[in-house]
Amino acid sequence: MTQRGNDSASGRRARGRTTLRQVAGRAGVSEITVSRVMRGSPLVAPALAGRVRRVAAELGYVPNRLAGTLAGHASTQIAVILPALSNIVFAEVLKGLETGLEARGYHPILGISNYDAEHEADLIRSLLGWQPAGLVIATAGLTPQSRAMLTDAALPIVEIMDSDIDPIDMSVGISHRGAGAAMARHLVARGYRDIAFIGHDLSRDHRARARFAGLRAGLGRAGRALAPARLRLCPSSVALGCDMTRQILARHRPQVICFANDDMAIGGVFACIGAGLAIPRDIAVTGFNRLDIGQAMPAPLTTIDTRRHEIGRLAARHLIARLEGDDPPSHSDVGFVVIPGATS
Amino acid sequence: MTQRGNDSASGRRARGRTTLRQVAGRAGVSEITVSRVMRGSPLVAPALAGRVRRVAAELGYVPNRLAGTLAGHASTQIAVILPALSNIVFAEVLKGLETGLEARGYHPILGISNYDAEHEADLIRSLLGWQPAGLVIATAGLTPQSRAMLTDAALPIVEIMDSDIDPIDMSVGISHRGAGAAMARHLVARGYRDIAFIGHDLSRDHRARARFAGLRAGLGRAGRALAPARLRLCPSSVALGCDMTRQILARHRPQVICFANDDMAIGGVFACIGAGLAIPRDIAVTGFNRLDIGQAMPAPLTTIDTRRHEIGRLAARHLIARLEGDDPPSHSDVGFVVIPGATS
DNA sequence: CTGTTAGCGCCTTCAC
DNA sequence: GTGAAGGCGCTAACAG
Repeated sequence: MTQRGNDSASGRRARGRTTLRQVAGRAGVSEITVSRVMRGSPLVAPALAGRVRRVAAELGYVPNRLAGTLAGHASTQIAVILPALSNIVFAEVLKGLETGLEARGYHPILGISNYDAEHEADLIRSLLGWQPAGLVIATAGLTPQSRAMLTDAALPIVEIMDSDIDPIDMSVGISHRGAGAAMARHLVARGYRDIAFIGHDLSRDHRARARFAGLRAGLGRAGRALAPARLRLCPSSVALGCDMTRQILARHRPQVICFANDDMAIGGVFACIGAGLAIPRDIAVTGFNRLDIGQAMPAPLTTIDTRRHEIGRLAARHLIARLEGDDPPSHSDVGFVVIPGATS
Repeated sequence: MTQRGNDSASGRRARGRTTLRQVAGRAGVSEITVSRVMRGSPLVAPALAGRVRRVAAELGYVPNRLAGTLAGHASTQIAVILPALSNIVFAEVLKGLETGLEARGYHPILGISNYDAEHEADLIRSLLGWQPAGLVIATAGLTPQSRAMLTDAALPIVEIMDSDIDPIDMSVGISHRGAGAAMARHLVARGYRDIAFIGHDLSRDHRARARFAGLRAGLGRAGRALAPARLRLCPSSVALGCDMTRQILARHRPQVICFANDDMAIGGVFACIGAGLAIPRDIAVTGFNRLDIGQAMPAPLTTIDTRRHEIGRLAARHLIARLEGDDPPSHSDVGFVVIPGATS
């Protein structure tokens, strides 16, 4: 007495949802025909297709993508792993990604690593379990284990944000070291000598660390020393930038303060204004990322545009290209842009 | 000559990935035993379980959640639909959500509606196809069709952000109308009379519209009229707030300018500073959301904290509670908080 | 053009 | 404790 079989129009539903079989039964055709109609196959007579579509709509049939993917081949889910979302930067990358994926019928499954490499490895494992068609990751520092899982998984992978890497498969980003160096050149060209650096916890954020290294090296090559960096072991924020700037200004006024990113720099600008300093007359300030707010300030922030929406867009595009059999470039540098602003 | 069957340790892999069968073959046990071990069933002898686990690890076996969900019952994917990500507000909600879900082994599948109700309906349809265990949505305005799909789907649903609704299943948010009214009371209490409003395209953002309505009604009840709103049909941004404020100031200086949100208000503050106005001495400014930047400004912004991380956290919690058979409240108002700031 | 058959990889139910 | 059979909902491959 198993209750399998053609319960057709009887109304029984697996897990409360209409199945292919029910639509087929009600329309008086076979399951495969319904399947073809739902996937827009041209192999079905238009009249029949119309009828099937009508029945499917009546029954509120929604194809089960789980079963479809298991039986067919390609999933349309894409695993996306980011280190954070508190910063608008990754939200914008994600926006670019989602737009690019959604437009082609793909859906992101999201994981946030919190800049924790171990957690990132767990995320990779669990998201791979969904058999995604591809994976996009802004790394928190791949563990050897993570790297092995990704290599073995044999699916298209785009490592985003940083182009100074040897990607497992593809990369889309900018050179963070190069961005630091570019900022150094900018400052050297303007003749600054007494240069300070304020940052957050760089031990977990390797891209910010690379920018810092690039900045220091760039200044060093030009014979300028960077004052010992002031770092605080917590996430970056406007308030932190403001607070640390006040501390520096309490004992000394450098010609320039470079901040790890725009959030911190905006806080720094507020602190300078609060201290009665005119920017850039009394002190110069630089950031990184080119947040809209920084550019809308009375004196637009000196910063570097990281073109993150473009990073998301391109990552989606290359991933899809690969999935469709094309051969996109394995390294894509979207190119950063130095924004002189009015604060240096 | 079909090549089905026990290819066991031979190394063939379905779709390039190790399967249960291979682990079973290599460990010399049946598939179901491996299945039990992987799911932590206590029905397997410890020694055997250990051996199976070792083999699974060696082979880099990652269970196929698609097959597992299809055969078993509950998916651990949660559909999440948001209207935007360009604004940090939704990124923070998403962060709260992801954290709450991930901690319990659930994963978000993301869709962005761009405040487009039709697109939202498409997203609902396609995400439901993945048979998610639940759905969290910050609505762009459910179409009747969307509403029908959600009702029929018979899965736990949390509508987030707004508590002034009659939820399909559960809601977590604040009263946007109430927030507007609260701001009105704040302004009335301070004796302001000449009050302007600057906003973005409210036709698509019904929550911003509700705040505006609440503000206007609140002022009306106190016998104060709101000057005709100035709206521009584009997304909100710092630059837009700045620009529109300049336009207003060019012809008239109201006592207060209320902005649709903090982004706009921050732009407004910049414009006021640029025009040489001291805040709040010459002009007052209010926003909405309590962005960190607004609070780090020399004069902290008058605004309303929408507790969005808490919204995400609670939404995840209630959804999971429902999935685990508990009975969470169907309405949760997390409560907004008026932040007086120093700009009014 | 339409249908039949045989699974996708796993889990439930029942035997052993 | 462990295993064998059958099926979740769908689709590829082949037959008609």
